[in-house]
Amino acid sequence: MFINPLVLKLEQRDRLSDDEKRVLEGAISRVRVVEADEDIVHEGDHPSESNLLLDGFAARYKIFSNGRRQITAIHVAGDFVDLHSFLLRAMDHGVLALTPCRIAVVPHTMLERITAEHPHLTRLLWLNTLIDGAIHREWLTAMGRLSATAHMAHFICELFLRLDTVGRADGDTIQLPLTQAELGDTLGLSTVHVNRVLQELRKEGLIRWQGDALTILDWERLKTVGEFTPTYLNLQHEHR
Amino acid sequence: MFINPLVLKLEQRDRLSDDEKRVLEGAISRVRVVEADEDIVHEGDHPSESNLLLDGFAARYKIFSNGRRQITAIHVAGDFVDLHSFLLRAMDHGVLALTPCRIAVVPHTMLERITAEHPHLTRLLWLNTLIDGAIHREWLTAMGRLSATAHMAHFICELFLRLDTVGRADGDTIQLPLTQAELGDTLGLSTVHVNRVLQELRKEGLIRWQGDALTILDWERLKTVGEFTPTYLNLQHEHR
DNA sequence: TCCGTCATATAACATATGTGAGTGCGAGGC
DNA sequence: GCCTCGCACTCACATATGTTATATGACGGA
Repeated sequence: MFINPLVLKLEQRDRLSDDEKRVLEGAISRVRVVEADEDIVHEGDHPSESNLLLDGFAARYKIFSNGRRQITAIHVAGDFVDLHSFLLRAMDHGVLALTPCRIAVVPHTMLERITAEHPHLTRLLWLNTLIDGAIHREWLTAMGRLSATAHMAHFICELFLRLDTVGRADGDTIQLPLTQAELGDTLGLSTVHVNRVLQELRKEGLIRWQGDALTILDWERLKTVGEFTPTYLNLQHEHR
Repeated sequence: MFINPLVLKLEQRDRLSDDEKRVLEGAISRVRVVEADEDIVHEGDHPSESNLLLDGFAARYKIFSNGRRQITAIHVAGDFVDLHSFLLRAMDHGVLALTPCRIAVVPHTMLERITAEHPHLTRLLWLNTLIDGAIHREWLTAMGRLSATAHMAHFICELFLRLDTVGRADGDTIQLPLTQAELGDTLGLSTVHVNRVLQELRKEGLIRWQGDALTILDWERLKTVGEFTPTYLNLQHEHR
């Protein structure tokens, strides 16, 4: 019930038995709420539990001494924001709530038990972290080789698709509550340039972005501009 | 014997039992050699085995239609270059041999058996892919928020450390057989700018780079310039 | 021995993106 | 009803990095 978004996500990649769904449900020790602009996990922590996002938006980020910040991932409902801390132990980055977040807490002892008793479920959790990695690689190529405009288009395509697959798209519109400063920290741009790039995408008739509501006006051209192909999101249903 | 580099690497992160070492040894179906500039795995493949690098250098890369290329990872001895294909199934990028590579081949059926029978070993393999992810995140922040010079310094620090931990550093010198074009594709720079940046690091007395031999002349200042802290490489020995 | 190839190195010039400063608007607090 | 404050937006200007072209030397093949 609570963790529906995760089950939904995993079931797009492989079949889950009823038993496995029950185990996932049972792995949750409690549900908590984190306010916007608060850390869900701090850099340097050695957490003993992982956080599954039920609702809201979160970002993984690193901060430099001079205050510059880079966001390395945006998370939406159904994402495990720090599943990797189960094995990595020390958090090498922080996780920030961009909006109020409802979070299911999964103790690492439960994850350890799953790895001991449920190989198939273990592989699916592993898969989850592998998809994170695939997204990181895609972001790397976008940062390295796309223009700022193309990068932004690519980012918008990805977020739309990811929200759509967990049922959070309404037609061609999604709620994407990111400020332009946050977008800049995500794409590695200054806020000024983020603004320029958004103007351009709007002027070209590709998107509309009013408040948090982002509407894709021309999906085909947006994909072309962003050189976006969604294979890396691994949305195929396969036996894993 | 053959897979020593992997055992070496895993043992830096956690204790391996003799049984586990034996299982890892036995997972290898054969050893093959790939020539320089040949693909180890092609983008789009659905491999049924994964490749463990015993010797040589390899790169994961994506290519755009217009020929631009981005390298998303550099792999050295002891790295599993495509362990993720076990669960991701389709390769969303290619893996290229930068030098002649000696490779241990591990069938996915063996990996599946390990996940079924050896939970601790499974966690360590999972950990391996998580460290890949941590490196990706670090590269993202370096690309997004460091100057070209700092980025290069950071990259050099990382590669030195990674080679050192598998016994491939000779004092302050490593063999790093990357062309400036390949460096550009790795850091998201033009070859011209790669050259400028290397000149600068040399002029500052931070490195010497002659042929493949890269010597770090001033480790402290290089780390400072590259804002390098190695926590993300997870070199601590912990129970996982 | 000569020739093509590939990598490094430079130069002159073009441009995408950053910087610093400032405006205006809307939401929320008191 | 006024006052912040955050956020989107603009402008003028600075600069890091890309582009195109060329020179040079090392190397291997014919």
